[in-house]
Amino acid sequence: MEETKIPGDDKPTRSLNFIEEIIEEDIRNGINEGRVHTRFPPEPNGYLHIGHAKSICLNFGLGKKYGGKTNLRFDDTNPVKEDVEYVDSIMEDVKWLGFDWEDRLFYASDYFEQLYEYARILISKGKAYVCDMTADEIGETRGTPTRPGTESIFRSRLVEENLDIFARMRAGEFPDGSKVLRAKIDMASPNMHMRDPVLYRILHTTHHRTGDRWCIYPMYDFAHGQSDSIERITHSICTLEFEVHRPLYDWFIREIGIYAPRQIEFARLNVTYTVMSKRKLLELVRDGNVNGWDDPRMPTICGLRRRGFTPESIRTFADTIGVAKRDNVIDVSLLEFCIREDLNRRANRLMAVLNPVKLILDNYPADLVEEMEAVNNPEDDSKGKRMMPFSKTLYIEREDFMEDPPNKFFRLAPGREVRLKAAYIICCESVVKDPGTGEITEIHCTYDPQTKSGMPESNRKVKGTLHWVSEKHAVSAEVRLYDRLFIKENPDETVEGKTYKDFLNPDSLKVVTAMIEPSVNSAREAGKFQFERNGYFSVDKDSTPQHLVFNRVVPLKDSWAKAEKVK
RNA sequence: UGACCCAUGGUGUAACGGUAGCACAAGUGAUUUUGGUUCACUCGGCCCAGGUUCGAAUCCUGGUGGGUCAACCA
Repeated sequence: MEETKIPGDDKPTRSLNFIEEIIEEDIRNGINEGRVHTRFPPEPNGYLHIGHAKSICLNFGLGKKYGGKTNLRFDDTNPVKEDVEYVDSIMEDVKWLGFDWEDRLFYASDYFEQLYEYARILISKGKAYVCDMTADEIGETRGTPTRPGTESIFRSRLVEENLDIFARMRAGEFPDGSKVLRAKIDMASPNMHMRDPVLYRILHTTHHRTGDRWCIYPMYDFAHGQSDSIERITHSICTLEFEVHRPLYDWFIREIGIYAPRQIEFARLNVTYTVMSKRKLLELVRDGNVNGWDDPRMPTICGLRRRGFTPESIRTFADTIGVAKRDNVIDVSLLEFCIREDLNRRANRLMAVLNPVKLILDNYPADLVEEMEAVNNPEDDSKGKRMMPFSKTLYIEREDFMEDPPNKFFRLAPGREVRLKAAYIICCESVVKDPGTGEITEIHCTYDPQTKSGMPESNRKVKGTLHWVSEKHAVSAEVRLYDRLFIKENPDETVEGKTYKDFLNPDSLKVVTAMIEPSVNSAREAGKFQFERNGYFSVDKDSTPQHLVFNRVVPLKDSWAKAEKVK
């Protein structure tokens, strides 16, 4: 069949975001000979989270889109906070997300020698000086946003003396905090970052890569732009809070006289009910509020991975949220939509009863076992079918039965007919209760032998379809139900002296023992499933053949809850 | 009471001086051996006031609101 072409309809439908517009304009203007080179520059002081995923997708995406390159660079200029553990996890997470920096793995610490030379250039030009003031004194003399600062008495130090002291700082002659190298710019600038910012501080700390070779370390502002320049990055994309740093970024490049990349800022990602601060996430891990960085409740890449998110779904999410300069809070339901959409296509269905109650078919032969055929994925025929053992005694979901059902309830109730998915239509005859607690212990039904799935009679309309497992064939498994919300609302630490931890959801994790159809044993490697009518689940890394463990990735869209709300 | 940035449905994001569109969310209906999926439909928006223009979400001015900046963190 041939599709009719609508004139003008073949133009790219996706419009450009503002960064792409800048890049395309640069290309049109012949800047950098049309070259596009980006970088993802994390500091290895924590694990990557969903917010970084936006930046990763953006930077690598742009590199790919414009036939350019993207570097991975560790911004490791503060040995106090950084560690190889984080370096390793970051590389793993970027790879898992599906991006490849090829042979372009760099570290700001690779450039320490070059950066030191750049600093000497500034000193020689009279644009930098060694200052002996304490951190407090520097802070006090910096002024405030509305009041100019005052110049350091060391500002007039001679070039030769500066060069000499700077060399001795490097040689380790001075203790931590005793001296810093500062740029000589303008203590009255309305931009605080231009008020003689610190370039180098003394830190007698072992660096995770350079060891004890250095005891002076460059500050972010002095390292980042120059690192971009060394790598000949064309577009240095960062988040909005660095906007006020841009004049300084450009100042260093200009004064040193080196290749000039262009810094572009975008709004960082925020997600409702989600903590997105490295510092706070670190606290949660350190204080034991979660079981590590990869706890499935964490918004870290490894947490999402362990929970069962796919890299595709995260990339789709990043594409969908777009890029702009206004502050934003993305509704977590969009993330959930992306993973549901992906998993609906790829996850095989499985009968799993999370809260079992016994159902006995009074008219079914006691020793008979039938094999029922069930499709693995109604969205994808190629996923094939499987057989499920069916017998007299079954488990169904306790919530699928009500003695005294409300109007909109169309599952099992006394005297009502319901379909057992892929099996028979049954009718509820009676219930047995525990005389003590009054809890229902057995539901007795009769089945209609003419309604086995596939028979003509099975086409009969019944209101509800239940999932089930055979009592003697079912496999038990530990199922971890992670709630939709880990944080009850967006935490605001300024409220009534509360900390964000007061907003942690105490019910964020529930553990139950579920009964699952036996085919789970052979299909476990598949990794991800939809538990019929409950949600998408992934096999946890704690899982063993003897002890199955599942995480709930995300619940199914719950229309039953909506129906309940209406009434 | 400084500098810089931002302002489009509930949430995001388009429109580049010429019909305000898309996605999520929400609602209605149809299909369905998952109250899932799918399909159709509905709801709902240009911060305010001036100005330029035949015509402004778009350009200009002024308000208003929000954000960022005062680590020897990044």
